[in-house]
Amino acid sequence: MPVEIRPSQALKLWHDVTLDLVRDGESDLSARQMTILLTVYLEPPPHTVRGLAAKLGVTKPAITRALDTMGAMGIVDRRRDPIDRRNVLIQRTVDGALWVEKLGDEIVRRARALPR
Amino acid sequence: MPVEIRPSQALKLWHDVTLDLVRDGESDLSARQMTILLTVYLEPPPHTVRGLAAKLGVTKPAITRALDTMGAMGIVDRRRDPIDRRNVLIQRTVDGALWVEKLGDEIVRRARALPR
DNA sequence: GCCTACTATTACGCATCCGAAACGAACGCG
DNA sequence: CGCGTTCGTTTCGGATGCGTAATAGTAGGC
Repeated sequence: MPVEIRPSQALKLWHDVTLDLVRDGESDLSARQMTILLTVYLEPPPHTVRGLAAKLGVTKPAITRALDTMGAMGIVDRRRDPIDRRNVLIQRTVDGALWVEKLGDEIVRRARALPR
Repeated sequence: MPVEIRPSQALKLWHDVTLDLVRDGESDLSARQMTILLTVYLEPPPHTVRGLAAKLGVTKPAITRALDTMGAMGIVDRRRDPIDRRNVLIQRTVDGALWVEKLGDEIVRRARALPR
């Protein structure tokens, strides 16, 4: 059974979770970074710069910069593809997995607290 | 009855909707701007710069700048409080209401399409 | 009428991100 | 081998956002 939710509930959910992210302050991920992070952790590997750029509809340098930032945060890692050394494979990290898991729990918590 | 959703579904929902926002490109709202917009459209007025700054845990200039940007986009409006002219009341606009409504429908659509 | 308190905004210096273009490294086909 | 192609990164100039601090306008007690 799919998840049933009304528009007013959906908007409140979005508001509540986004507010949590803003107030925490530590995260400070842009929409692009958020999409990249969730793609890497939800979809099966391998993930490349080119593939992410095509999926998000942005330029490759934008992906490179996002990976720079998130790499410095320790939530993703990069590794050269040993088979085709032109490629860079984006890897998951323990800290990243924890961050994503926390986000998932937060959304669930906020969804449960929604008014009927 | 509250909205029941599992963490894996919640994360996929977040990924799908955020990806839509990134791909559309027009929106390009930061987390702060998103929170401000949803607050203005979901919670009862009046909304002031000071109130929003306190709620989000950021400085007042950050709110002013966000309102500048969103005002230029036509999704919020500002008006001096006629009673206490120090205050600025943030107002909703037709375009903003349409934008928020579209987001709500989009979340609902994506939630319905989630795997069980 | 002052003078303090309070509101929002602007000024400033700094950091970050953007897309386009140029670049270096690696592949692969002839 | 060469040489065109592909991939990711770097460079560039410009745009945008940040927090601190200073500023302009308003309210309200005294």
